[in-house]
Amino acid sequence: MQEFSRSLPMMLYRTLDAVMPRFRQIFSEFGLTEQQWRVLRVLWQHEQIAFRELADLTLISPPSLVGVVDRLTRSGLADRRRSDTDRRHVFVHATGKGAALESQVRPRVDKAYAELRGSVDTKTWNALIAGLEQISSIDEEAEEKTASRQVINE
Amino acid sequence: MQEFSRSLPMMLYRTLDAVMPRFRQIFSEFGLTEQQWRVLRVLWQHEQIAFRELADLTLISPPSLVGVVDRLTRSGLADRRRSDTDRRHVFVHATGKGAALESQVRPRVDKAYAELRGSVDTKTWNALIAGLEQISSIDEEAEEKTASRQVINE
DNA sequence: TGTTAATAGTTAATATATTAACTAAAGTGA
DNA sequence: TCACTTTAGTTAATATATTAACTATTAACA
Repeated sequence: MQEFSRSLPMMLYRTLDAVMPRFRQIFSEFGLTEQQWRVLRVLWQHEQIAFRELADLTLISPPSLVGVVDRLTRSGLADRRRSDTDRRHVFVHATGKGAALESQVRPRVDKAYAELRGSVDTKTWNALIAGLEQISSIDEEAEEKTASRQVINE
Repeated sequence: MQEFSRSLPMMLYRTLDAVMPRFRQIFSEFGLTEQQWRVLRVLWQHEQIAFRELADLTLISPPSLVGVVDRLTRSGLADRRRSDTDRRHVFVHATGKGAALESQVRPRVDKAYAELRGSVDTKTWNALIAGLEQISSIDEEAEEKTASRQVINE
């Protein structure tokens, strides 16, 4: 069983299981889910962003992102805007309330992240990130059409 | 944004997104989901296994595992057995049909895994696995009560 | 031994993930 | 300009994930 237990996918899931609870704990204190946090995290750095680009940056598939944005909208933290030049496009942006959350949540999350980072020696950490980088880009050729998708900005 | 995009959690998710599709493709050819595969993968090596241990080995939480085992049961691939000594315990085991799947699916999955493994140099791969191992065991102290949970075998 | 605390699995409620199908809006070329 | 193809976002159907109850059984102990 050792073999299966130590396979790359299982190690990745195990690592996420070990790392994420501390962050989710913080998110929940602000009534946010992990995905909602990811969306806000991106919105805080873009006046507005194309729906598809938001999906790419948050690693949330479009079908899932629809619901996440819906719930953020209901909570009054984000909103949608239809593009005027191409009505197929949708832009998402944080509301004042959503933007205001940044100063509350980010310090907590950044601190937790720093603690996590500090619990591992730099050499191991860098090797880990480099390895993840390399494997996640293996299929980059196949993904290139996605990457080359036009970036909308109006 | 680079910082967020390259954070450990995002790198872990990105890597899973890059690695899992090839396996899910195979699973789907046999009408299996990723979680169902994980359960079968464990059942193939245990005549029967305690529900909780199955949850630990597959990294599927008990509430989720209930549904996975339900569906495997409906498909005729697995089944439940109540413990006679302690009727709170449940054992899960693969049916003949479920066991027969191993010779069909595993070769395909093992081959795909070997290809994945072969696409990265050994040094990088080992460093990656070691890093994941280290980080996933950071909270091992807190998890120890879980690890020490009694292993049932009747 | 009756009562209370602890366990194992399950159910509930809500949010996501994944794949396929659909709708509206552009883009294309005859 | 009309039929055909693409594209962007959304909906649908089904399977999971996550946290908080709940139920059936045991274990503990006065």
